[in-house]
Amino acid sequence: MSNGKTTLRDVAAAAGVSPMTASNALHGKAGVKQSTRAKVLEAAERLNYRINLTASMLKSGRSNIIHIIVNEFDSPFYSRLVQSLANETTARRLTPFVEQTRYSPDAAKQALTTNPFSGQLFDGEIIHASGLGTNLPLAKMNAGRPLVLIDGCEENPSVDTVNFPNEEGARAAVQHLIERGCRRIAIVGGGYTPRVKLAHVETSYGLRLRGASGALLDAGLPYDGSVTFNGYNSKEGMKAGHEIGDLIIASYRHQIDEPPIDGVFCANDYSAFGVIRGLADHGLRVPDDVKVIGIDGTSFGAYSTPTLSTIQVDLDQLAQFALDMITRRIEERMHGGTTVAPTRATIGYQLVARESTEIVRR
Amino acid sequence: MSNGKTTLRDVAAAAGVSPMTASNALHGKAGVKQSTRAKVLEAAERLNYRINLTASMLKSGRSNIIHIIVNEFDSPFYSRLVQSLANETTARRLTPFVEQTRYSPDAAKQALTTNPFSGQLFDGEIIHASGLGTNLPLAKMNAGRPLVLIDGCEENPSVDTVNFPNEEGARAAVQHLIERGCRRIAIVGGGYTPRVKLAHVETSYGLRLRGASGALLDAGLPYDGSVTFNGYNSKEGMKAGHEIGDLIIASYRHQIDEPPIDGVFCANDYSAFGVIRGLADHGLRVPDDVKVIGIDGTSFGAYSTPTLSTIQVDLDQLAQFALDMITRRIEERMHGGTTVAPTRATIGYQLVARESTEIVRR
DNA sequence: TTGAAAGCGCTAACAT
DNA sequence: ATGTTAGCGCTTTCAA
Repeated sequence: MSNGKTTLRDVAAAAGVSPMTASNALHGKAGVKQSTRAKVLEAAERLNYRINLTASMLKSGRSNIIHIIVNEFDSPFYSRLVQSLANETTARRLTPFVEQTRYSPDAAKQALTTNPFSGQLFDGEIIHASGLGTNLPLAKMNAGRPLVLIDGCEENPSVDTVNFPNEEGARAAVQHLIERGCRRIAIVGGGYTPRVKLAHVETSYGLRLRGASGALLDAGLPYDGSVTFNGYNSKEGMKAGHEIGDLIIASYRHQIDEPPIDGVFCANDYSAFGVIRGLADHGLRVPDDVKVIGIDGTSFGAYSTPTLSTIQVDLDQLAQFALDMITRRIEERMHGGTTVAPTRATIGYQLVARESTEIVRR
Repeated sequence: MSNGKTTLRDVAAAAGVSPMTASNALHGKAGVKQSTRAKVLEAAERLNYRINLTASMLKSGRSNIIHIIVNEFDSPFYSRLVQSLANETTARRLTPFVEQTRYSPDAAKQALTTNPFSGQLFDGEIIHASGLGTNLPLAKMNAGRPLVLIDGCEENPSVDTVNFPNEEGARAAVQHLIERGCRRIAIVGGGYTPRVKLAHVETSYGLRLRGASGALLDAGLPYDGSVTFNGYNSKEGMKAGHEIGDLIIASYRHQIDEPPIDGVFCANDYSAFGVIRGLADHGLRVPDDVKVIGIDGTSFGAYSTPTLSTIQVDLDQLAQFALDMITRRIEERMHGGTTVAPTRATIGYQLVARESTEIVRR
């Protein structure tokens, strides 16, 4: 016991066995007599022994730590994502190590490459970060180490990927607005992209735009630069709400019958709250004057005023898929197995209709 | 280079120096010739060398990792807290390792005691977790390892502690309601505790209650079981909102002049959103019918409808204080210095008045 | 069923 | 300014 810390040696000595036997006993390995194991466990307990993981890792090359990389902690969406991933990681007796890139592609790249923890301390990595779109860099960056990409949106993924139901979800959201009677539907998110350019998009917003615009065109409704607005978070969403509000107020003034906008699809919930706020600043009410739907399904939408209709994505399923993939790769790696081609999965979603898209009798 | 991984040996060999010189060169230690350092760095770059942290930790006993323990990731408050702590940790060239206890005191205890990472892998720990109130266990649990407690609320802290302005903030919030004309103020949080029992409370809510009730009594307003409600999150807050709404509606029916409740102080923002939602379910409007104020200052209050008045606490300052304390303890420990008595600090706050407490002309 | 030897990759301490 | 030695605490391998 050097330096006040009990080592395996101490435990072994106290139990009257070799360090190796003590190690095996503590790890519950087969081939240790019951009585011997009992002695060892007792000694460990008595001496308050705790394994030194650095030593264990150094020798075994495994840490059971999964590196989870996201853009930031403090957003309703990411905090929920991290929660799901961390819970599922823990459930599988692995340890989650969460890191944020703060939306810097450099930081994300660094997290995977120059960061000395990566690949040495971590058994695998799960990443959801912006600016990592393209194919080649990723596979190379991780140099064959177990890696799962969240919402990579690649057509031909080079690594295991779990995608959000971007296109399907956005389509369902817009169809819902149409069913609720909307005829002039705005899209708030990353602005306008013509349909032809959406054919092979590989970004989350691009896919959402494809789904949303598809639903509009299928219903014979307009999709062009006049119905798209910028707004990816609450702050920007509020600005979009102001712009939309300006249009509506102007139409009132000119006594135009058809409202210029009567429904809004927001590329995420966070932005939707901002839009509602922005409309409220102009005295416009949701759903009375304009209906609003988001996508993501952050828990907050159930308690806001009005409560928010949204596309709820199944983040627990996402976490399960991601951990299935990563553990499979880790196993594969341990047993030097054959490398299987990258897998892809898309998680489920559910339309949750709440007050913000209710039909209001006038 | 065994197993495809470049080791320090490889770099040293390639640069034509000893491993020790290579190590010193890579770490920028003094006493290495410029030309030698250059050779080493070039070799490391070329061979794509990355230090093996497990080995380094094992030998040096330092990891530069700070363990951050919180109740959960997915709450507006905790995600913001973690963000601040993680940013500040990174800014000091340390690595944050975030863990959630999911509100289980056992998990918190385990994170500090039986978790093998603790004290072996981590240089220090910062914890904000429920169920860790009492003095003795904590100091013991961490067995002298650097530890900082967030919002421990102890009268005589046994470890370094950074507290929230619980009492002062709650007092300011209630005084604000009074200034805005409220005369029947409800407190939504953890229920009722008589004043005498609040004299030596050591919990966050207890202190908030002391501040709030103090402000009420000082103004000659009632503080008793009839003005306190349970509601610590949005869901419970919504229920409290329903209860308060019931009271108000009943008073309308009985044509009572004085409203039974005209202001609500919520023990956190999250709960405040729920209260507003609950009141809305009864057709009651904020601030028109009831004024509401929260405490914490989560960013969301700026975009909600109505925007939420709150006590904004300075989480960046909290992170600074906490890291000052922990790095001081780590240094102290390295240099075997004298153990200084536990420090305590309370962070600042700011009253942010928004729509939810605006005076409405009828 | 148990133990002895060897070494993971690095760095503190001590030479040179 | 550079190199040598030793060993952190554990586990893999092989022998008993």
